[in-house]
Amino acid sequence: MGKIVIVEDDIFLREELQNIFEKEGYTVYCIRSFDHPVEDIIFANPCLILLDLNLPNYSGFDICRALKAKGVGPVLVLTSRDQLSDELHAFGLGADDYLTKPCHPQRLIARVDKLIRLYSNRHILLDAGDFQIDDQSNVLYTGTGSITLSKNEAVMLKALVHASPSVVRKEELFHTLWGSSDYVDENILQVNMTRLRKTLDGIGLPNRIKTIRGIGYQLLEDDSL
Amino acid sequence: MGKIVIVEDDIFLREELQNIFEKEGYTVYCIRSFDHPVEDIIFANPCLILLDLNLPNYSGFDICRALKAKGVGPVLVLTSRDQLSDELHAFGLGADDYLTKPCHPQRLIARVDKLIRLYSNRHILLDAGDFQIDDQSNVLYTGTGSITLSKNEAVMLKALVHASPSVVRKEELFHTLWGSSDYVDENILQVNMTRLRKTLDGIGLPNRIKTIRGIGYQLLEDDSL
DNA sequence: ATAACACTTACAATGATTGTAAGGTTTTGA
DNA sequence: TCAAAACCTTACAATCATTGTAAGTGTTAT
Repeated sequence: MGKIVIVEDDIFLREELQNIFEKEGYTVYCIRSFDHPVEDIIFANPCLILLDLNLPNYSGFDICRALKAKGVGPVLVLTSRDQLSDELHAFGLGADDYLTKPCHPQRLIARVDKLIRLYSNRHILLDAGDFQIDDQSNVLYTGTGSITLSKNEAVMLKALVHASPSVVRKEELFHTLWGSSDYVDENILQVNMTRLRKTLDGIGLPNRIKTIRGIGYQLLEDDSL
Repeated sequence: MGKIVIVEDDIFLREELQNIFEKEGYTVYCIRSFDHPVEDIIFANPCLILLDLNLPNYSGFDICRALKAKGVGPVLVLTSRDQLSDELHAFGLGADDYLTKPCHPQRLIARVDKLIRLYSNRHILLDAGDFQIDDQSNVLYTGTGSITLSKNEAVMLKALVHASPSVVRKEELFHTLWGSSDYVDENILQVNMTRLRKTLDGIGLPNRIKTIRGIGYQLLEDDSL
């Protein structure tokens, strides 16, 4: 399941929160605001950060701002400060929810679940400028529409987008598709490349894959500009 | 900028809310809970719905569920009910935030802005509270993971979520799957329903489709609460 | 011109999805 | 309580999209 980081100095509350979320099935990391709280949190790569504002060494606001600037998220602020100004400040820094202590566990869980779901459903889109690929569902989006790529098509196109504007070598492609990198069956790569090119053609993306003779393939930018 | 729909029967509060959000630059539509609140909201296609729970003709909970099932969102519930059970129920139906009246305008604005930002740039997700379906890619998301549904599974589940909490009649389902509504092959519906139930089981969503004998099927809420 | 490299096409194999058929289980009402 | 109706489940067959194979055609560099 998910990993939650709790930033809280009060030891009793920390234990309590840890218990609550471990019972829910989350993995819980507790961080006290010592040397490098932000770096530690980023390293833990959690699916949610539960952040107290009243910390001894650091300002919770600063941590919140730093986390959001790094694109880590979501951040739920749980604090005893019930001033509206604090709440607005936190939201202004990018906090995603703000709850005041004492807070009923079920309310906390409901909001944590909601936030995690909201964030996790944001798909990772590989962006190639005039088209995007959803990394999970292999749906290809253009300005005018979308189609679902087959597995092989998706693997190849994602490799090309990923390497762009560099060239993807034939051995690499063969390896990511069929495992063994030592032996390369030229033909099956070519067949699958033809198929990918044909589907790209079909949705208004013609001539986007260039053959680098003897080496591999390369994704080209839209040449209509 | 964005368009906000306010569902609120108290005329004074409605005017006040409208003023607040128009000053913020939003276009505001006010809807009173008359004949077809859900249809009216969908037609308006807003970037956020501000929903009161205490409405004369309709239950705010029902409207919330219907909106989330249609993929309209986000929904912020603003209500005078301060019971935790109400809040949890609202979250269970897919509400995205829950504020109790009286509420300071700035707090409201902060949370509305936050929700709109969270929701922008996302796919259309049909929200059933504890799971979501990406309408385009037929990927089903739960708190713990995601799977891609087959075409038939997706069509049926989307119809159920869409109609929730109403019953989907067998003829309707048959029609959306196989075209002709006059003739209904009971068996093939049942087989596909079994398969859908089995896949839902497999990802931790058991017993969510109820058979309404002689009529059709109905999506149930998570009964673990 | 020719040899290496790349492309295309038709066809076969595969695997996931869907449909069929038959028999089992549950519910309803006399 | 029993029988009929409604519903569920299972195994198997058909279908369809995807992928692999084989053979032949085109292109490029020297």
